[in-house]
Amino acid sequence: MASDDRTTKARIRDAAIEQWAANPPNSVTVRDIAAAAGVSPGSVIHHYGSMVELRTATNEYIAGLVQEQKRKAVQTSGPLDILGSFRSLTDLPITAYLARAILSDDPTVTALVDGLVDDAVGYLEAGVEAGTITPSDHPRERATVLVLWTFGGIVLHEHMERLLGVDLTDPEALASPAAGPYTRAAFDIVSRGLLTEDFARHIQDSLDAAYGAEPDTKDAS
Amino acid sequence: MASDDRTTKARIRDAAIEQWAANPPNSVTVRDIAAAAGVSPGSVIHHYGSMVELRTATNEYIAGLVQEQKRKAVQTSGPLDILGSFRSLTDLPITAYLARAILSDDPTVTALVDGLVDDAVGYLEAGVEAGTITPSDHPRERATVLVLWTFGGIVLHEHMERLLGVDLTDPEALASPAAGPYTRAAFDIVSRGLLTEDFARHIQDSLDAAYGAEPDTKDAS
DNA sequence: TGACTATTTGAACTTTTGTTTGATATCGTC
DNA sequence: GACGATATCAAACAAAAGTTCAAATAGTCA
Repeated sequence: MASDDRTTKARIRDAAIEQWAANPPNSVTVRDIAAAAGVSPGSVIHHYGSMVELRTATNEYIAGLVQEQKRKAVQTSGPLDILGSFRSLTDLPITAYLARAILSDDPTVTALVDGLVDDAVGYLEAGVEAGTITPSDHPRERATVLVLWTFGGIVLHEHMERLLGVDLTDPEALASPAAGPYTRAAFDIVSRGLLTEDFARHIQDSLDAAYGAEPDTKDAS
Repeated sequence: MASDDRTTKARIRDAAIEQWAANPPNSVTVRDIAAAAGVSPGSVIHHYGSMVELRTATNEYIAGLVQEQKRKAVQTSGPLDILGSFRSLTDLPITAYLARAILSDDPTVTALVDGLVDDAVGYLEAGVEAGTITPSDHPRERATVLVLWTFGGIVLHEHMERLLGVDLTDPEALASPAAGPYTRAAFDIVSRGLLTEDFARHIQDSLDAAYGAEPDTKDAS
């Protein structure tokens, strides 16, 4: 009964986001979205022109939400909480949507990923200055791998849930005790690392032998 | 001219693997596979019954290859080289195939992932005993996150390549100097970690406060 | 009120895709 | 050398999905 004050176009957009968040990309049809939004298939096309245009529209909308969240929550969270940018301004399943969208080559999406990496570089840099983060010879590369690993874990959230019982896609779950196994393990890796000092030195030597001792990392641009 | 001694059925299977490795899952059609194998669409169905049966056949075949590789290369590589199991027995694009297949919920695939996690648990355990790996209070959880992060990076290989210039899907590239940026960054994270000792202790306290101090990790099965 | 515009619908159209089918060729075996 | 089974193909079929379209409805403003 509570009237829905969203415009039809907005309702279609939200329904599309929910569908694409919950189902594999190519299994979602215009008819599905239309049904979820309570309109006819023709209406979807009328408002967005085509399926791919609807897709880019939702991508841009989500990217905008992430952007907005970033602005509002500057520095609320530490560098380990790279995914904090996705926390709900709305009750749209942003994380689940992105877990699938990140596999497309849509320029909006790649721009969003690039932005996350840039942010991570900044956060880590700030952490180094604050003495909370260890310095690195390859700060950007380290940030990149950190972001893509973390995001990769989200993309594989179904495996993560099967194996650890945590759905990284569900904001509620992440804030609950259920997230413990994941959070503790991630912290384990990211705090002290896995390797003993001796072994780390050994590997370091191997890497230097393989790739050259001290690659020039200053301003690689 | 060089005669192809593979049976037609095998040629179809290999062509299917190559197609599914190189293209998004639902964009690959029977006709594509048939063309790549040099046969008619009808022949594909004749040999495999249906598209989904062909899919499970290729999944099982790849899983078998990985299994075989695991047996042959026991302990050749350290725990950081979890993906070593994929190295070419054949010139089929195993890694690229898995990077897409891991997103399906095919039981063969989930079993393969579970196996990789089990292996990682074992490798890490062995490393701890050998003094190369630091012990953990949550060994299985740590191994799980490590495997899924690493694999996640492969799933996101296109982003990785755009940002670091390495195609984690290409065995040649991984063995070449081009892999340097990724390997060094991954080593960075996995060796000493990111956090300074003070900050790590601080976070540890937060985690204990949030999830309870020392969860019982002995035999959680 | 009355015209003009925008919205919405549901059916129809087109293309794509997996599968079926019947005919033809090929191969192994007696 | 003939026969049965298997392999292969090309064409045809049916279902699904994106899109078009003409008609009906609602809304707006002179």
